Amino acid sequence: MRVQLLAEGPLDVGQTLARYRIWGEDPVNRLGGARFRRVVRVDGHLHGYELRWSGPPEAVKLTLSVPGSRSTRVAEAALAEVRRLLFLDADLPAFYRMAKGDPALSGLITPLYGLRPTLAPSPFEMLVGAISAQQVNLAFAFTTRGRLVRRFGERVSVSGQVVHAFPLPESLARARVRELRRMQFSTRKAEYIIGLARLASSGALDFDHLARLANEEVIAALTRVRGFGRWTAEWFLARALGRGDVCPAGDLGVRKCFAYFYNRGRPLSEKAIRRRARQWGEHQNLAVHYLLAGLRLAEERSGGGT
DNA sequence: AGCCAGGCTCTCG
DNA sequence: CGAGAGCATGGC
Repeated sequence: MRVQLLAEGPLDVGQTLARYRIWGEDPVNRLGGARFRRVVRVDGHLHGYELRWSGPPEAVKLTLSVPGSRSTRVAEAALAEVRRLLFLDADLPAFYRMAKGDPALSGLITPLYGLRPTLAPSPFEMLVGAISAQQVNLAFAFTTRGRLVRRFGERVSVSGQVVHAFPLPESLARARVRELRRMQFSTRKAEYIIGLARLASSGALDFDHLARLANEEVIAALTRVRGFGRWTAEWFLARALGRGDVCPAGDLGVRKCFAYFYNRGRPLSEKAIRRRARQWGEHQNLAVHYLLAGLRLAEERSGGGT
């Protein structure tokens, strides 16, 4: 099965998906050679799919293929996942109109033109990734998460390459703390992950319900769960629910961005960050991602950075 | 050796 | 409540 699709508004697929290789190799999101491979689950069956793209950001042509499947439902599921991964619903033109009036964002429109924040395919996947990234550098977070999905995620061959499906909550719910410890998760993170998996598989944590709540209610609900603080909850809003009016102001990377772009390198308080971000209204999520990517560009240019 | 890395929990005032 | 200490884990 093969489907073509067009993006509404500019889209730079390479920059958007770069996230999956900046900090290491991702066994779940395979990026390389101008193609992207992943696995989608439909009625309990796994299907590998492959995405290719061509053309300039204003007129990208996307080609999605699901080798070995003739099912329309499978194609639609893969399509829906790709729409999320590339955040095709984001309103970039509106964001750029706002960004033009901002001293830092205005300079990032051209170099990052078409960049979109990737949305997580599932809330569970996003939260496991977030736990991995709590308080450790992102390269290390990527490594531990990679070990986890290699061990617990099913393997699928997609046009000759092995791709892992992200593990189901039911699978991680049966994991042992000891085993996760051997993957270099801290004891606490191992407990958080297994605890989350149990809540998700039992239905005690209802993601469909969460998705209908207001931002502050989502934060309140998530931070009641052991292992989830405000940082995790705000990134959840941004990267799992795709909420526009969110700024994870406590995030170390975000704080570095605001210091660099708005305060000559000197730290800004979380409160000051939120005050500034609030003026961006529905565009905060996009703005934050542009600042993060913009800072990486600046670090690359100055020769440092990881 | 000691600080850093895209936090969280728990305790106290 | 809000600040602060304590806590894990590995990389450099």
